[in-house]
Amino acid sequence: MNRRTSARYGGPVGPDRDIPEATVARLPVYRRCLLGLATTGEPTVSSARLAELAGVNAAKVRKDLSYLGTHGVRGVGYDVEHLLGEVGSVLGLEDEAPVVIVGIGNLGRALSAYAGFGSRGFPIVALVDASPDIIGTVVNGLEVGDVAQLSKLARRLNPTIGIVATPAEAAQEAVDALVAAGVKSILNFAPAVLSVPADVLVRKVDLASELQILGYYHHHRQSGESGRSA
Amino acid sequence: MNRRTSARYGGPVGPDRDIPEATVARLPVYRRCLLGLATTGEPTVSSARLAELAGVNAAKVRKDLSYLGTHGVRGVGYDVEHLLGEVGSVLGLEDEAPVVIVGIGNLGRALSAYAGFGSRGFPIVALVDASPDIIGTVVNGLEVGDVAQLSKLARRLNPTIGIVATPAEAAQEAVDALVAAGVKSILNFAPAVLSVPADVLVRKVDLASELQILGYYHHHRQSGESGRSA
DNA sequence: CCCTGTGAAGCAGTTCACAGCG
DNA sequence: CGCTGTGAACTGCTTCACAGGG
Repeated sequence: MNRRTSARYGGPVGPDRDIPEATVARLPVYRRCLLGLATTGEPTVSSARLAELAGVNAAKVRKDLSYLGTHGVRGVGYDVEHLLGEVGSVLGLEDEAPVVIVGIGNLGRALSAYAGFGSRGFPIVALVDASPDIIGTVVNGLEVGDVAQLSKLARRLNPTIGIVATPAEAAQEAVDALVAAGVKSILNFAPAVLSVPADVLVRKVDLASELQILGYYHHHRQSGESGRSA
Repeated sequence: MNRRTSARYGGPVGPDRDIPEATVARLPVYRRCLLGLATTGEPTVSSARLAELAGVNAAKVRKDLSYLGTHGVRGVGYDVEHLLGEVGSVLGLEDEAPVVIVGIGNLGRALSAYAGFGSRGFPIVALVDASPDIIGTVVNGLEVGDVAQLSKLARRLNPTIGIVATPAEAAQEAVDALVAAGVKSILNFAPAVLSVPADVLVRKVDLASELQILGYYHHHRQSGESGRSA
């Protein structure tokens, strides 16, 4: 319940208190569902309907939304537009978060063509690599920079998010360069455990692990999993 | 909810009982660390050392490994090679799990060049797409097939894992085709919630959500996160 | 003694169930 | 009277702390 419950923040009390990690992880999914509802012009949505769209259960939706301090209307549901605004604001989507990608191999290239699409607000402002063969080439309209110059680049472009798409061996160097450049939020695609200072947050996307986890459940197939998955 | 805790399986008692989901998700990470130790020739490893490499704490390592029925040696640690074997066997890595990728855009192409590399055991046996422009082209040595022919292809190649790398709009179709082809383990990269029968397991990798989650913690930076992350 | 294996305590997240409001 | 908001129960995971073996 407490994420450092002491919580001595003297600033003005924001619209939201402290939101459980599991809830934060679901907000982007709710947001996507709400965007769909907004385009089809639905004015309101019940927790049951949103739960169905998001692939979770209704109690969870209600509890999650209650952390936002949002108020649905009893007997009716939630106002789609208003809720979209709330969720976006809690996620900090009103200001853009520029992204720099380190490692312009196959994956880095694909990400540079891909990332930020479904969500917007995450413009890719720089691509860097360590290989002289790649530095200087143009990928998706951006010239690939030298990772050694990242701090300099960062002073100009102010990226807030770094994506590590290097091979495992280079991942720690990549993240060190990002940290040195002042990037405090990192998404790591390399199959490696990274060390960072306490004020830097790393999330990982680990393809090899995902395949092995699927392999485990395939191999041990004995009971059905959820009837609906995300 | 319970993963069938009753656990009355009359078959021969395997080397492993029922392993918590959270533990399963960490096994591939331990495995990777163990592979590193094996190549540097370390004969044994303590829970503390393995914990450090894997970015978790030692008690967790010991508890996780205890589910495998593995026995470390008190005062010494775990035998690296033996443990590697155990983990691999629990994950079902002794038999290969052929992979089919649906959706050969930027991401699908990158994955076809990338997947299975760090882990082996996951050969990519087929690429399929819905677009006539892409069907018939050769990508990474494989000719792209028609998703409409997936079931036929599957009879020949017997893929056990499907990767969905289509745009969101096409993802449900893609997964339906996979299910029709008998694929029961699916990794979804599309930003969409998928419906599948109860005996099919879907895991998702959601780039847009990951960026938004990072954005949340960036925006609400007030307390440090873990000093070491994975 | 060092390091494992594990009961027991503690904590986070989920689900239930229902009071209460529009 | 439908649907939200939420206390309370419950489940599963993590962490602690220590007994006990090599």
